[in-house]
Amino acid sequence: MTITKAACVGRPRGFDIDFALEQALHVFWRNGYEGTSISELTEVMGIKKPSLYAAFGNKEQLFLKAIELYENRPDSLFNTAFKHEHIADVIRALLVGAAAQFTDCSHPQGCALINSALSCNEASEGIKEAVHLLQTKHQSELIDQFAEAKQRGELADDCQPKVLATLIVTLFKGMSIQAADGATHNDLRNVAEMAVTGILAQHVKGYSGVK
Amino acid sequence: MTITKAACVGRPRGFDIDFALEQALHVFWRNGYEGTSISELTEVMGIKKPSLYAAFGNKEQLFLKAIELYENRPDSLFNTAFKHEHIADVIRALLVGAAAQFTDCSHPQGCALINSALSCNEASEGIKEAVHLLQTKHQSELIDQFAEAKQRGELADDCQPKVLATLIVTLFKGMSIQAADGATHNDLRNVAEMAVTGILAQHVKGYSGVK
DNA sequence: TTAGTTTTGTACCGATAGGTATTAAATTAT
DNA sequence: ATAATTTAATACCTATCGGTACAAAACTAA
Repeated sequence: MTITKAACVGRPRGFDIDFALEQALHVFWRNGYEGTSISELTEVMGIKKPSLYAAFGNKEQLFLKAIELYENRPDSLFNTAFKHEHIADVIRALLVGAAAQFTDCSHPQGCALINSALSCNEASEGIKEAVHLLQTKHQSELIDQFAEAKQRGELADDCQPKVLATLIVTLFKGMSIQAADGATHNDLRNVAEMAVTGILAQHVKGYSGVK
Repeated sequence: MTITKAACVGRPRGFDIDFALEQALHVFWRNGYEGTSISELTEVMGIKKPSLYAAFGNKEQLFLKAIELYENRPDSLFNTAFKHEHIADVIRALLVGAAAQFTDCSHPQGCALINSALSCNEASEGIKEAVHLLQTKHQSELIDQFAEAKQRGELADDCQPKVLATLIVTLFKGMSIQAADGATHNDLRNVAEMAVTGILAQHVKGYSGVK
């Protein structure tokens, strides 16, 4: 019957651990893993260093928990885009959605998963690997989507799902950097629309003659 | 008549300053500006710290000189690609050339200008601005190329040079990250070819019916 | 009230960051 | 030879990095 929080004995924690984790995510999102110091984390989380280490372990574990929080957002780009039936709508939702989400000013610019792992020297190899694993998982999901669409007859016969997925990922990474670098929603949406038009015309059956 | 090196009085420098600068460029290229420490620089340059500071000023000035060296390479992507007459060949040379150059194993992977500025917190804002200035210059060169091609009648009437240039830059940045992240030449070439095909079909007159 | 447990804040740890003071060594000019 | 000048190497500077020891404080269980 102890489904909710245990931990009743001892001094109660003086801060909201979920809120603190979200604040930490925002810092990593903005400055990257290496670019974020424990001091900046404690400052924005509103706690002192020993509290941070007691609650989250160390910097690496805190980062992984923050990224886990990011990945499990309900409005995740992949989750929403994959709800469309036709692959053309999926592709459009992915790229146009990325343009919108990467420049949403209610949080740092760009994709947290992409941007936070950019500044990782060999000292934090574990972080790099963990992020790379998640990115590979996402790329696999894209490949699966395109392979299934091809079987459904929605994609051209000469379309290579893996290459198309890599192209999308490449655009994601480029757009994420551009966003972090100050690009506006307009900038990225124009790029996304242009890319979508080209991809659909080239690979999606029934779109090549639209123009 | 002293066109060549002055500096004859005093103890002669014990290392090749051009070679040392090239070594420094490679470290920044691989690890980024913030990810590179003076210790790593002196080690790979084969000199001690005071020699580095005497010859190059400080870390920031050393970085700027290294980037200047990178920008002035004779085999620069832009310089070679812009030699083509038709815009279709320029676009193909840019993207396919980037795929090749970003994965050339005779130097660190990716684009030095893009990758080295990824890890720049607010402490090194000057570096970020300097790199951003160079990137803006390159983007302007792209826009000019496309605008001229449009005037020559090589591009579709509804093609927006600025958006197309931003799309190319977005692909560059994405490919640069992918390369630094371990993508192979094959991976990036496939992506580049697919992007080129889509762009040419969409914007270059005389290509839309090829497929 | 007391014992046990957990969190809190201060103060500290060794390592490394970028950068420099200082002196010895190597050269040219006189 | 000697003075002037420049580079070289050692050793050091302050600041910050990630991380922790320790004791006071705040709670529950007995």
